Amino acid sequence: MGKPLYRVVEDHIRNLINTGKLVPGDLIPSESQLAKALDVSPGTVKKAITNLVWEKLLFRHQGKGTYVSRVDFEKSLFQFFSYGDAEGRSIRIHKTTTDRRRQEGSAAICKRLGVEPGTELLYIERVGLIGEQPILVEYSWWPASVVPGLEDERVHIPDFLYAMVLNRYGVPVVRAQETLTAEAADETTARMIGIEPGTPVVVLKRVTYTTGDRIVEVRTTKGRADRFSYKTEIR
Amino acid sequence: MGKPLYRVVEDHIRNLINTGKLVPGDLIPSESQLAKALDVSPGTVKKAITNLVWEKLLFRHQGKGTYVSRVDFEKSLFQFFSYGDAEGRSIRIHKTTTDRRRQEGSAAICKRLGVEPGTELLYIERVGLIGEQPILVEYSWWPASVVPGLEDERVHIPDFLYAMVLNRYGVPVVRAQETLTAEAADETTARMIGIEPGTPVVVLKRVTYTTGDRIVEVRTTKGRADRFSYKTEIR
DNA sequence: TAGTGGTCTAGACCACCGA
DNA sequence: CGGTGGTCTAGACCACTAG
Repeated sequence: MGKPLYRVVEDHIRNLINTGKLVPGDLIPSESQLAKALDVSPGTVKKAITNLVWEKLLFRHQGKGTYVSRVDFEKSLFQFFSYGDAEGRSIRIHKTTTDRRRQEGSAAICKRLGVEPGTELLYIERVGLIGEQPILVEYSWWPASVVPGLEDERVHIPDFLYAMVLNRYGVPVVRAQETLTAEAADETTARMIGIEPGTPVVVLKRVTYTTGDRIVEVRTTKGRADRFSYKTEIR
Repeated sequence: MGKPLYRVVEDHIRNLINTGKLVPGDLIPSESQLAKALDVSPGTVKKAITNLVWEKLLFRHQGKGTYVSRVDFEKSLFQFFSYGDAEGRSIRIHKTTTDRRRQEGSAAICKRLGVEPGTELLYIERVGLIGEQPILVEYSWWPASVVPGLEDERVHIPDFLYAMVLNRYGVPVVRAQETLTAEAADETTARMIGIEPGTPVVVLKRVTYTTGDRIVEVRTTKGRADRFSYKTEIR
C-alpha cells in the first residue's frame, strides 16, 4: 500500500505508547534493536525517530538512549498567568485546596468527561496564589474510580497534582487539550479572587488524557484577566 | 569551533532570507546546487533543509523545489474570533475601514514601533464583521514612510492588508508577534462593536516584521470575548 | 569498554514536475 | 526528457554515558 518504511517504524513506536507499553519517561528500544526487530536499515529507524523527536513525542539523550516525552505543562496556557508586566520572570503560583468531595456529576460535567450521567466524581477546588494574593480559581473533576480515597482530607494535595496521581494511582497523564476564553466574573469566582463581579476573567478549560485516549480529568480555571498575557510568534 | 556542517548550511539559508535575498514564496537553490556551492555532501544539505522544513521556514514541493514559507496568518490568534459555538466552520471576518490618517505617533506607539517619538505615522482603524454584525475593532499604525500615499481615501484597503502592502510597496511581511489579554471594553470600542462598556473584550496586540527584523506595523485588536475561543493541545 | 545516539558521506532507485 | 525532491541503504567515524 506504499506506506514508507519510516512511517511503519513511527507507527510501531506510537503504538507502543498508545497502548501503554511505553509510558512517558520510559526508555524506548535502541535504534539498532528496532532496526533488527523491524528488519529495516538503521538509517530508516533514525529518520522515524527524528520525526517523532520533532513532534516532541520522544527526546534523545546521547549515550543513554531515546525516551518518551513527559507532558510539558510548561506550555499550558495556565503559565501565562503571571505577576503582570513586572519584568521579573515567571513566579510560581502556589495552590491551596479550598474544597473537595465525592459527588454525582452534573450532566454537563459528565459529558465533558465522557462518562455516564450521574457517575460518581471527585470534585476538587483550588485557589492559586502569587505570594498571598489569590489570582485564580480552579474547578476540577475526576471519575471517582480513577482516584479512590483522594476525597480523604488527610491526603495532602500538592501543587503538582498529576505527579501525585501518577505515584499514587499509577495513572500517567499523557496529553491535554485547553480552550481559552474570557468572560465576566461570576459571584463565587469574584469573591474567591477578590475582584468585583462582572470584571473580566480569563477562562481556561482543560481536558486531561491518560493512555489510550481515556479522559481522566476536566478542569476549568478562572483567573484575573489583568494577570494574564499570552504570547505567540507567527511565521 | 565544532559547529556541525548541517548547521552551517542552515545558517547560510537563514541568512539568504534575513538579508532579503530570498523572500517568502521564493524558490531556494536546489539541494545539489547547495551541496556543490558549500562543498558538503547532498545528505547534509538534505538534513539541514529538513530541519528548516520542520521549523516551517521552508516547504518542499517534490519535482519543483524548496520554497521559503509564506507567513501563515491562519495561525494568528485573530482566527479564534468566530461564530461562537455554532458548529459551522470558521466564517470569514470581513473588514471595513472606519478611519485612516497621517499623524504624529504618540510616545507609546512610537516605542512599540521602535521609531523616534513624534515620527509621522499612518493610522488605520477597521471594524471586523461577521455578516452584518461587528465583532471586533482593529487599531493599526505604520511608519508613514513605509506606506506612502496609503492615507489617500481613494486607495481601497482590502481585507488582506499585507498582500496589498507587498504588491504596492514591495514590503513583505516576514513574521509577527502576538500577545493576548482580556480587559473591560472602553467606551469607543464598546460603541463600535455594539456592547456595553465594561463588558469583557479580548485584546490582541501584534507587532509585524519585515526583512531584517524591521518593524512595519503595530496593531491592537479588541473583540467580543463571547466570540473568542482559542484551543491548544499539550503533549 | 561496550553501547548509545550524532555527524557525514556515497550512491541507488523512485515519484513528481515541467518543457 | 532532465531536474527536483523522497526513500532507503551501508558504512565510517565521533561524542557521550554507564559500568
